[in-house]
Amino acid sequence: MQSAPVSEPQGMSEFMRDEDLTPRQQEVLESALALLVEGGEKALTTAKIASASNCSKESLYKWFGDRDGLISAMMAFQGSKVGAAVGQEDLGSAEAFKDYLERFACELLSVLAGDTSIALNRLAIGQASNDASPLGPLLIENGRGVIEAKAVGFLHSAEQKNYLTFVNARQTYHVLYGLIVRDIHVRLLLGERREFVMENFERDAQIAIAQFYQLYGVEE
Amino acid sequence: MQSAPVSEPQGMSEFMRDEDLTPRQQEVLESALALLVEGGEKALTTAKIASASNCSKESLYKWFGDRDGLISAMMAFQGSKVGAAVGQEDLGSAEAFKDYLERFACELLSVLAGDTSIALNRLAIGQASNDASPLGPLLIENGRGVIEAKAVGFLHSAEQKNYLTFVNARQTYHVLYGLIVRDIHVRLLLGERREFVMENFERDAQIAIAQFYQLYGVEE
DNA sequence: CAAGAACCGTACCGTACGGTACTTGAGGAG
DNA sequence: CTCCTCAAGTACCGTACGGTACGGTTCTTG
Repeated sequence: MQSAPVSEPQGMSEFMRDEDLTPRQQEVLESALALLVEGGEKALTTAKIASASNCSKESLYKWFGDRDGLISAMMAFQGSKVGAAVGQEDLGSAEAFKDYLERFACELLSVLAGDTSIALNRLAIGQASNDASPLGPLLIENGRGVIEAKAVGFLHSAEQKNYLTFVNARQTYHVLYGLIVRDIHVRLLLGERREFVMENFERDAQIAIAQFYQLYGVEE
Repeated sequence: MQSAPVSEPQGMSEFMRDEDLTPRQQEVLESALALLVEGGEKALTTAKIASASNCSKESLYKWFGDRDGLISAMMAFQGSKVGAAVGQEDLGSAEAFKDYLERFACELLSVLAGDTSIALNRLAIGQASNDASPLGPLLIENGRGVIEAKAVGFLHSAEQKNYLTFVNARQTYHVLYGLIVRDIHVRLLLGERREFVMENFERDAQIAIAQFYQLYGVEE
């Protein structure tokens, strides 16, 4: 197994492209994520990470610099997996696009309610009071950002195909987000039981999309 | 100065009505809240609380049992102040009610974006991974709950006066909430700058209410 | 095989925090 | 004045965690 380039091995928590990660390091990040999902930030100690992934603390510090660097690497690593989560859009017809929007809504709720997403958001929010913490921006960019970019893209296309009508794709996406997510995300973050907050996945998504069309749909 | 009833002074973190708090204890909670707003959970150590409020750690433990009890008391204490924040509703006419809805939207955003609210939500979310932590439910009940109860009330009244039309007041409130708040709350919790997330307070509120009427307003 | 690097496991160190005990001083009641 | 209660201030204790150092083992490379 080849190691990471020796040019900047230690300490540099600034940049950490996934390509720089050896399989071994990815294993470590994976088990660290599992640990975080299981027990929250309190369970995310360097000793426990090392023990859970059968690696030495010394290696952790060599690879990731310090604890914050390791957590940042976890965020970036997980974020790299979110990109392809939302399926390919289908703008073939107005009906197909509406169906896709409903699937997008379900997918969005699934992602936000996922164990790993919840755990990482909790971690970043817990640290957000520290101005120097890069976790919040990192999460916004890696999670929210990619989804928003994709959504703005297909909204724009839909508007050009005259499936929808609006002036600002970004603002329109924010309305769509609000109709779909409401206060579900925050309540999940606060610890409310998933089955209590989100009884009825697809139906809520359908209602949200119907309301979205009531606001931005084209007249027949 | 009379002290709290000696019947259950120590350890009992379960219940802590505000009436049981002496002025001195309220001072302590106030400075603890200031400390939390200032530096986040990391700054909320028992030593710092004691020093900031010029009281002894021993008194803290006598009054609040332990650190968690003190934090719970902070939540309840702050929650008791939120109740009267939202002004009295005005259902005198359809126009007056719509104006009130816009003020309600602004008020909701102001509360959610407030320093203390943000700090307490971050604290509760940071602890939410611990199943035994009562902070999440406490915050939901004391903050979100009272606002939701009030809103459901005046939505119901508005529907009976034929200002609006819907079937379920609670679901309708969740839509209203989504249109107003969107992802603003989470982004603030993640540390995004307030002026960046909420450029244009009242205008966004007006748009949200207009869209709400587009969904639930009565036809003229 | 020999030399070297990578890395695991563990022991170790300093610090910071939650919680406790003790001393001092300020009122209040008799 | 004397005793008693309360609380401030400080010193203290145990623990847990971040970070480092070291010995031993495996793997690669020539």
